[in-house]
Amino acid sequence: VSLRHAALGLLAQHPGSGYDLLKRFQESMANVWPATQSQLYGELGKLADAGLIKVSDLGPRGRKEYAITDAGRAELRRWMTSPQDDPPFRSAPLLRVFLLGELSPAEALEHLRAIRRFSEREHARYEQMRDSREWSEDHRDFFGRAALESGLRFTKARADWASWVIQQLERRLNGS
Amino acid sequence: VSLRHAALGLLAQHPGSGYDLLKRFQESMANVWPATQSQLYGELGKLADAGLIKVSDLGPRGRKEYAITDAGRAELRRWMTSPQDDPPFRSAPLLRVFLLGELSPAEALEHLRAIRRFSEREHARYEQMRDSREWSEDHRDFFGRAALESGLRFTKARADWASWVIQQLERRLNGS
DNA sequence: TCCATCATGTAACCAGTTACATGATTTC
DNA sequence: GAAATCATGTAACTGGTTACATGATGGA
Repeated sequence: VSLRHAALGLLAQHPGSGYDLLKRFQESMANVWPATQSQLYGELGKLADAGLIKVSDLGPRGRKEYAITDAGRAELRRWMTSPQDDPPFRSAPLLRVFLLGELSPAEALEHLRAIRRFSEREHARYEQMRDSREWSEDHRDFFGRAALESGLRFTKARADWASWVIQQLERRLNGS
Repeated sequence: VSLRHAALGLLAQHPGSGYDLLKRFQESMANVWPATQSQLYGELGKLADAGLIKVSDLGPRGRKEYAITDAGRAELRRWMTSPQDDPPFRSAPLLRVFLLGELSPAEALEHLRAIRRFSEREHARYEQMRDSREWSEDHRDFFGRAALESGLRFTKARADWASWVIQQLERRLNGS
């Protein structure tokens, strides 16, 4: 259960329609929790049924604006303070590294170089996100910035890691 | 589709029964791709139906040993070289950080300290894994070691990141 | 003979993806 | 009047989780 909490979190920040939330997912949240349109509408229905959010306004084209309820805030707090029941960590890219021995050394090397290139590009993308806007003293902004910092540091760490593996592998191939 | 490839990868390294694979998942692979018993048996059935693996031996208690087929190796290679269709990155812990503004500053701070403690423990766990066995010159071992290195570096990066956020947050709270 | 371990499977459920489907309003 | 955008929903399918269910074999 977790798109649930992403949606609840956005509505806690401020009310909006499914359509609004979808945009907010695509902008700020895409890097930590991407969501598709159909899933979001479905979840909003369930959240409303459960009384965690309610329709706070109606607009043209059947627009329904939702707002979080007290029960919703309580549920959000509960989730925020229960990291122990997050889903287990899974990483297809790491799984691939684990099995890289099934490819030829040349292919493995090329794969690792691709990881390095990709990580460097991602790192640059985060740098641009950081530099292309002002970061206010606002509380919300602060944690958005903190999440971004995590992106910066992880992409950097991954690029460095790839360099390390490449170097080790090259040493092995050219005989000690 | 990805437990599929984890299982295929293990069988590429060498044949085994569902029960064997389950143990190998729990040992070496748990950190990159955990799997449950029921899912694994189901997947082995599907892989066999698809002709990617085949029963290579029968033992007591209905034991079925599976081995990878040529078609299976081909599929594994295809997946190994197609990182572009990996599932999108999702992280509940990062989502939580993103929404940390919904908690009080004191609670947020405590949460970040918990992340730091946890990351340090995980880092120590990986160090122990590294030091508690010999790493041979073997090709397979090499990539297992590379995946472990990634665990070491990421847990370190996360602990450092948490320290950074904590420091920033403390500065904000004590007035500039 | 009892216990641990070996060994396999099924069913109900939840989360997420892709594709399909429809229509109203605003802007040029 | 046409096109972009606003706006919501459904259906079929895949992957993963928890819980249930059963039984054979080997060693003390």
